[in-house]
Amino acid sequence: MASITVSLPDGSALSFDRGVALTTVAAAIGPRLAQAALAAKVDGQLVGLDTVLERSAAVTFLTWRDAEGKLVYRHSTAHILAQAVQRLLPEVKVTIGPALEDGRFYYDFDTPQPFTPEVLAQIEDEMRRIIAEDQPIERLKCSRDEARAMFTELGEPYKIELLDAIPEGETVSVYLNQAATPWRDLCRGPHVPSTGRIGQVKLLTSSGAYWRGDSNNKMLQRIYGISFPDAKELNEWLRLREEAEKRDHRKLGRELDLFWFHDVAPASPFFFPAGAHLYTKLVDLIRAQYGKYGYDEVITPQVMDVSLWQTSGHMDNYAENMYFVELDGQQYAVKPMNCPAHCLMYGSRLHSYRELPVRYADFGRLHRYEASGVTAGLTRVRSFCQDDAHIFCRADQIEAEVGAFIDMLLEVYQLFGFSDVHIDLSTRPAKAVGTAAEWTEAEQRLDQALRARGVEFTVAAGEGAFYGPKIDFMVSDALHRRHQLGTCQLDFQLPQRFDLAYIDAADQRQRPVMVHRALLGSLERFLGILIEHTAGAFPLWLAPEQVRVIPVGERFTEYAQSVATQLRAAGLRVTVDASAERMQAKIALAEAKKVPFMLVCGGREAEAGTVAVRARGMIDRGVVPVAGFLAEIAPAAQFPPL
RNA sequence: GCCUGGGUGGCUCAAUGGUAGAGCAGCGGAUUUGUAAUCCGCAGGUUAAGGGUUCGAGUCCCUUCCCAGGCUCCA
Repeated sequence: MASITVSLPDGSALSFDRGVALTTVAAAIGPRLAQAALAAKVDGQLVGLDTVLERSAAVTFLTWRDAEGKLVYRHSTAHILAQAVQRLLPEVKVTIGPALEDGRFYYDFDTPQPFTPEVLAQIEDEMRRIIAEDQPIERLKCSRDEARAMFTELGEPYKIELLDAIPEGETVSVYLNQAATPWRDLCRGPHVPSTGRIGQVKLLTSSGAYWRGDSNNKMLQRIYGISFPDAKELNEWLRLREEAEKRDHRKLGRELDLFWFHDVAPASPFFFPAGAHLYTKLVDLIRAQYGKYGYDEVITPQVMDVSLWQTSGHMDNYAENMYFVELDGQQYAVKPMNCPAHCLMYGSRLHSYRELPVRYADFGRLHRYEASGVTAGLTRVRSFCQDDAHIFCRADQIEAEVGAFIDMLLEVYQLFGFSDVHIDLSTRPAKAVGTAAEWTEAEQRLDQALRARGVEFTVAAGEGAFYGPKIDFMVSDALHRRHQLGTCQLDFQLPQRFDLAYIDAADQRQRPVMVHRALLGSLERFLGILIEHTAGAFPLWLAPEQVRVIPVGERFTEYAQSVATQLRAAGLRVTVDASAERMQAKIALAEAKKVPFMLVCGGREAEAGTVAVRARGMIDRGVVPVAGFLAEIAPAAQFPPL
């Protein structure tokens, strides 16, 4: 028999007979690998371990340590879920069930009865049984039509629909879980070699989900789950989830008296003083950056005639998200965006090429009617404010403008401890306005701006808006969840619609390019993310209450007040807890409210003119003179912090 | 918008179809305390809203509102 060479990631190579199975290769490398391997990559292609090698190839075995290994593992768990459901409820139809990037997996079922928590528990038990049976998972290759016949017999209409989308004559794969009553599923795979490879499973939630995500289609029932090789990892995952629940900004918003919701204005927050403080501080922070980066703030009307929105195109494309009012027989719209007003202002007079770029910043409140089912806390609201600005510039200024924006943005992100910034450059989609030459030039300039900053980014081909290419900025929070914050979008369309112009050096009328950009995005949403990122323990410069002075008894309130007066004179936000509570209770309360510093004052301090400093989180900073405390915290309290 | 599950004092939760309750927060009084919660008392409700069934509804039925988790990271 002819031999083939298998080259491994470490550079070594092994020789085998042609037709060797990957399981044999793994075993030859080592028994531990054979046990840990879940799937493999052969010349870069993801395959199952039952694959046989017909020629020399580069092979990488995937284990639980590999991201792709985890995906295969979870995908196989999803199959076990479907098998369990059909064992218990044979009338239920299967559809699809992938593994998710966030670690979970799901499977969508067509069932007349939704899954209750009790049924979920039964399904979970059944899954454990299937795992205990350690059923071999086999891959069967067959023609599309053979598969079609098989799933017609099994009575699985969704699988048939999927098969019908596959070109005739193609080979498809069916996975077979070998048991007393075998179970099959149409699937691209790959899968782990047997059900026994799965360790711990936990079903999380069930909910409705449309077939193919389209609300015109039938509503299916989705079950979400998670799986891990061992209980320790599962518990750690569940613990992180609990931690996320504790940090939920809606919960902390209540506990810290930041904001509130009322039925009179669904999905529209009311900010209490502490929350309003955070909000205005964010605005002031961005304003300070605008001062450094040459932006000019403008103020525009809240309600404008629909003719404006006809010009901008919003009436055609965005009307279902807008609020309207009719007065004196005239229709007006509440602004959902600032850009049309800025275009109007730019167009109010002729501009010379010398005065570009024009940078209009606007903290106006925006109103968008979001569908009732998609609103959530501060993260998706109907009334909000963006750190929005529009830059009108010449094409040759794009690179410098975008570059400066990236600098400004990264400074702000770093300030909040968002160091892991993921950047996407989205390019021309199929449907687009503007010429190919304009697009190519704009994309190159965005690319250049990013490269000049030395930041890493990925290109999302074809993901740009129809009116121009864009750069999106994502950050990871303290719980490793990714959020999109900033955006920088070029727009070829609005300048055209508003017939904007500037006069170039040759006295010719030219069309400016417009850039929409925001660092934090919606202030409401950013605040929600920041609350969860910090667990409500805001940095000193931002905290609504920076210092709480705690007299140990009534006799010392006067001294406590004098300390507070000194600190306030230095610009700090200070309160005195003069209540009749015991000092321990005052400490507990201040901790619960996440006040950065507690200054305990008793007889010893009053006599020496000192304070006993306790930092948030049970950190004893010792006894210092008031002036010493002020000097110590001054850098962290400084505003603006950049 | 659609699916599922919810909605009981400010908050967290009790209450077989049979008198709406507790803890915390609030207010009043006592206590004046040395680093995570002192004691006593008081007040607080048209059980989201409206309708229906019933001798009787927080509880069962209908409608509306609001909230939560979801709604193609593809066989």
